[in-house]
Amino acid sequence: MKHMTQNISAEAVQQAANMLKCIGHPIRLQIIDLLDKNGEQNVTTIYATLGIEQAIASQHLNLMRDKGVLASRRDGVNVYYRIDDPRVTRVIDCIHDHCQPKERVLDRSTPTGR
Amino acid sequence: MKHMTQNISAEAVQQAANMLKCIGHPIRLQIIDLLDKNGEQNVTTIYATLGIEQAIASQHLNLMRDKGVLASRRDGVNVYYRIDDPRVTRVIDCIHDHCQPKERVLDRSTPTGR
DNA sequence: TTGACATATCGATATATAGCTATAAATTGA
DNA sequence: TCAATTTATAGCTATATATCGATATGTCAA
Repeated sequence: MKHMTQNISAEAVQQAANMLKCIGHPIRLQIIDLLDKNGEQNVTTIYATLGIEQAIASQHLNLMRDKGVLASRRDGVNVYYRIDDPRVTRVIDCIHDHCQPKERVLDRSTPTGR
Repeated sequence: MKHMTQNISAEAVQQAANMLKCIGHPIRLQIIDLLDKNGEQNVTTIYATLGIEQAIASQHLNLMRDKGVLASRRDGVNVYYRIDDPRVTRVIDCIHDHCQPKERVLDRSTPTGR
């Protein structure tokens, strides 16, 4: 049923968990989605597109850069961010391909007729 | 370069972020990895395999069940947990397939010869 | 019903994270 | 140099999260 069952190393687990945790935030996920779709963007475009405060955007962007998820490039007064971790691109594409919102969400109180 | 650029809904973003955040923890990721490879397991097997405290395992298991990531089934004195969110399976498999640890890790101080 | 085992929960504490406001720093053009 | 624009950071508060030890709960068999 499973192809290969090579045990995941402690280091690999840590790295993967860190990456997942990093993208497991709605604002950061939206930023990544934006960059994945449209390529590198500067901070103003990002915070204006998402409708959030500049400082918030900057903080999340810096966080993701520190974690190695994003990279940045300055062009004059603008700083352009881009996805720098191919694993992130893979996971995002995976989510787009397979991860429609679940029909049955976190509330189990209402029986769905099963 | 991208196949389809359908905008991700606010709800979808929230759900995806919640799921990613939930699996973005080393212990929880290891539990999911174990269940993905070997199918449902009881709590004792899980905490013994990972070498963690019983209470810690139980807490993470309950957390993931509350978030809809895992489901559980009691058989006598044992409680068996299994992955209940197909999106999680997809992401984990994606990580296995594509996400070897990065060669160049979070330290940028040492140039890698590029 | 009691004991043994498996699992869940509680209470306390420590640490991490998110968001806000204000302000600093960098860059460019006038 | 000054003003305007863009981006980053500091200080703060509130909240969430992780872990630990102890204990409670559930289940079964004797």
